[in-house]
Amino acid sequence: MLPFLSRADETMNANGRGIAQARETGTLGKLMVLLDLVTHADAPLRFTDILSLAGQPRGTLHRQLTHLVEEGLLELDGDGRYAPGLRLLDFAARSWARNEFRLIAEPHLADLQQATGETVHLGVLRGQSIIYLDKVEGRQPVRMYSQIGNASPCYCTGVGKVALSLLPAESLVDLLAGVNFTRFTAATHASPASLLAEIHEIADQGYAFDREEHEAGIRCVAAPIWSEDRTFLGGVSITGPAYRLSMELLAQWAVPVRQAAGRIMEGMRIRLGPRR
Amino acid sequence: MLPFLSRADETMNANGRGIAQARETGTLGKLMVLLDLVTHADAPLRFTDILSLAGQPRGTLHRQLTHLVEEGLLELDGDGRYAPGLRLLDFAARSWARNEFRLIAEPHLADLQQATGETVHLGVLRGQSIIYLDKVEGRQPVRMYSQIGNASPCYCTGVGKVALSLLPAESLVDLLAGVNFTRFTAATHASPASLLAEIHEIADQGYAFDREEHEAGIRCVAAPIWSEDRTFLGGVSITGPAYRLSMELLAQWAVPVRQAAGRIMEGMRIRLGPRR
DNA sequence: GTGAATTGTTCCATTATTTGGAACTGAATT
DNA sequence: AATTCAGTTCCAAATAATGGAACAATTCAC
Repeated sequence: MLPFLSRADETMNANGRGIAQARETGTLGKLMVLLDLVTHADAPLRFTDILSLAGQPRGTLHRQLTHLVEEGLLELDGDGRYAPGLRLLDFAARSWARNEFRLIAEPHLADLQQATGETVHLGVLRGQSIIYLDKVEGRQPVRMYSQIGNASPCYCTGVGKVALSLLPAESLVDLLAGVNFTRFTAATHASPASLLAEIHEIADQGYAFDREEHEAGIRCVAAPIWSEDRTFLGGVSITGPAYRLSMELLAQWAVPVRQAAGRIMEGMRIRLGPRR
Repeated sequence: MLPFLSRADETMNANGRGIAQARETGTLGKLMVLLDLVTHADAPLRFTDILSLAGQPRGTLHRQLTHLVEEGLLELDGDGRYAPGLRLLDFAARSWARNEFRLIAEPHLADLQQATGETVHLGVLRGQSIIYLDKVEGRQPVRMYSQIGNASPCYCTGVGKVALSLLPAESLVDLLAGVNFTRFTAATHASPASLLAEIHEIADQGYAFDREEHEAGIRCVAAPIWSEDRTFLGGVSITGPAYRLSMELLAQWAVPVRQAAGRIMEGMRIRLGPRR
């Protein structure tokens, strides 16, 4: 297994809940915070652990957890440890299998993988995170869920940066205001200032690199996919180890990546155009 | 792609929501019903579609859907169509990656796949459904989420039947009372009566076959995994096309399948035993 | 292009659910 | 046996959800 596939999730915790638009009020909102807590934990949590993390009164928390367990969103084992519920898998399997964007992109991702021999990703922006919707790899059978579904920061990934480059100025400012700039490697942007400079450049050239910014030794080149009104829909990227992907090679691959993105856009227009 | 991998999900709809313990009351319960409706639909639903399916007052439904969208559990596109939200993928990726049972079973599933050359599954019982937690396949790269996370009926799958065979009599009766016996093939049990007879046999011999009961042309042999007190934890199975897997071969494979199940039980005892 | 029908959204007094402090049980520790 | 800690239950008060009706915005028919 290549090193970048076994990427540990600890880095993910820095995200907090960067996916939802943050609505921690209302019955559902509060329950989702709990679900986030448990799913983001490195190990199953005891009642008391959650109590200290959630800062809710004991009685309240207990009932909330009971409800989540009753719905299959959490599971409570015999030792009183709460883990994510498997019903989530069923939901996810369905949302993935029927996702129109992914279905349209799929053949083009496969073509791009064939052309370059490296790993290809499809990602979308949700909140401040990039969620990988699909991944096409060459050699080894993919350990599913290994990357798909994972949320990564937008400020240090290729897909993330092309996403930001298409955002209207004010949305960009709003989004970055909520980002916690964790320094994953020496190359990670440490502040909005340096990031913004690169974003403008990316907006001009139409593609972005990840120069080992999220993980040492891993590079990528990404291109955006947008709708008629230039709204960002998602991004395609080619990812691989730095020893194999020189910056020169990556720069050459900007062309096929953008072509693949273009074909996906074409597919979206054919499929969705008439209805809009 | 082998035919049984592209199994369409229409059959799944017969399940209804067979996963949760049915708690359609309470704020969360009502919202989960909606989430189920949308995720089980064959295509994205409009507001009015959901209105007729959910049988809620317009105002109420509208607010509920708004909340689900705000939390990222549903997505509303420009055409007013509701689709499952991608935040579910993030939740699922985490619950899968850290699932202890799956992590313990993984190497033994791989061994079994190597030994037989056929597809190996790991499934657990949730409500009246079997949820596939893992899948190890030989040749082609697995299209992830293709089977993993999918819920299948318990009365016509190998893993499902070994699950039932370990249930205490009354639990079994309760569970079957809620099952809607859909006839998928000519071999599918059409009533609890014939199923119960086979269940007793399975309890005695310690393994179960699926004789093309869920899908024509697909057979499997499965063995149960249980904890110290003989509680069913999950099942391992070898699945493949009937033309390659004669019933004789399948009967021989009952041995390695049970061995794999045994090794997983051993792993569970080592990992979890001390803590209990 | 106008009017009618359908679809989607907002409002607010009523109703139902959640809240959270406190009291309670049970197990582990000293 | 006494004490602490983890987990559960209870119920008046606070909060959020409900749903009917009025209001917009589309779509459709003519």
